[in-house]
Amino acid sequence: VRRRDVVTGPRGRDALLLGAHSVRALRYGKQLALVAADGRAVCAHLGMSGQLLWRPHAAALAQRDHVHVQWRLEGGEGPGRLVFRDPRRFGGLWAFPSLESLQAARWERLGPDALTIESGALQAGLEGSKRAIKAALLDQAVLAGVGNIYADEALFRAGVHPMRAAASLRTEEVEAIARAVRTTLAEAIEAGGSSLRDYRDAMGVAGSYQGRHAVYGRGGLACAVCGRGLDRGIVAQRTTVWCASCQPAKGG
DNA sequence: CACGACCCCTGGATGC
DNA sequence: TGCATCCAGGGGTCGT
Repeated sequence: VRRRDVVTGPRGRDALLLGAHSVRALRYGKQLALVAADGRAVCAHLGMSGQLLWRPHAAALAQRDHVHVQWRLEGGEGPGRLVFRDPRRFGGLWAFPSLESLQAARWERLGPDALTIESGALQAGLEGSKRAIKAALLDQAVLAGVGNIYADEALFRAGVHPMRAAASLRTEEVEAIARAVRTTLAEAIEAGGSSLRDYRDAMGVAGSYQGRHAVYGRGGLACAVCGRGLDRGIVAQRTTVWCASCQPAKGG
């Protein structure tokens, strides 16, 4: 551990899975859990610029390059290091004695997972909410796993304007959003994710879905469906791009 | 209670 | 070339 402040939880020698003989990984929303066979668990969140990288032993990263935590590993992939680096430090690691305590502390208040979201569950999360549908989609307590890129992409695919009030959406529109979230994320994962700058998979490979974004990052450019210039604004303090004709403000 | 504003941090792009 | 400014994938906290 190079930077203690990126790690939350017990400070003991065995807190971060030291000495574990096997580790499995699971995910909920944007968060990862590494769970040792003896029960110890570490939660990881990459934030905006975080990376979890596998480095073969010979190619250890330079000391300074925002590498905050490294695990030396032996076995399956051969000797090497699992590295957590995060220039902006919006991400982090959280250590727990068990998966159950990790889930209770960090996952219990999250909404349903976005990869498998069903319209009924989404509808329930939107009930009575006057805020913009995009703000609701970004709220991890409503839906776990969607961020600024995929909120815009899914709303475009669903044909729903990002500023529509969440509770004002018709059943068919909520169904369309749930479907759009699932298919957009499935396609993005298939493409290895969106690498705008920092994101890499564990082997250091960039994703390619950024090349297929319909609206994110394309404000002012032509809508690929109708040709109209894409609008750009701020919703929930985040840059938001939409097509005013494919995503009508009044709902259609 | 639900929501928006603000803040955390580094670095790349842009403009002067 | 150098400096200032703006912006970025997230989310916790605080005030309204």
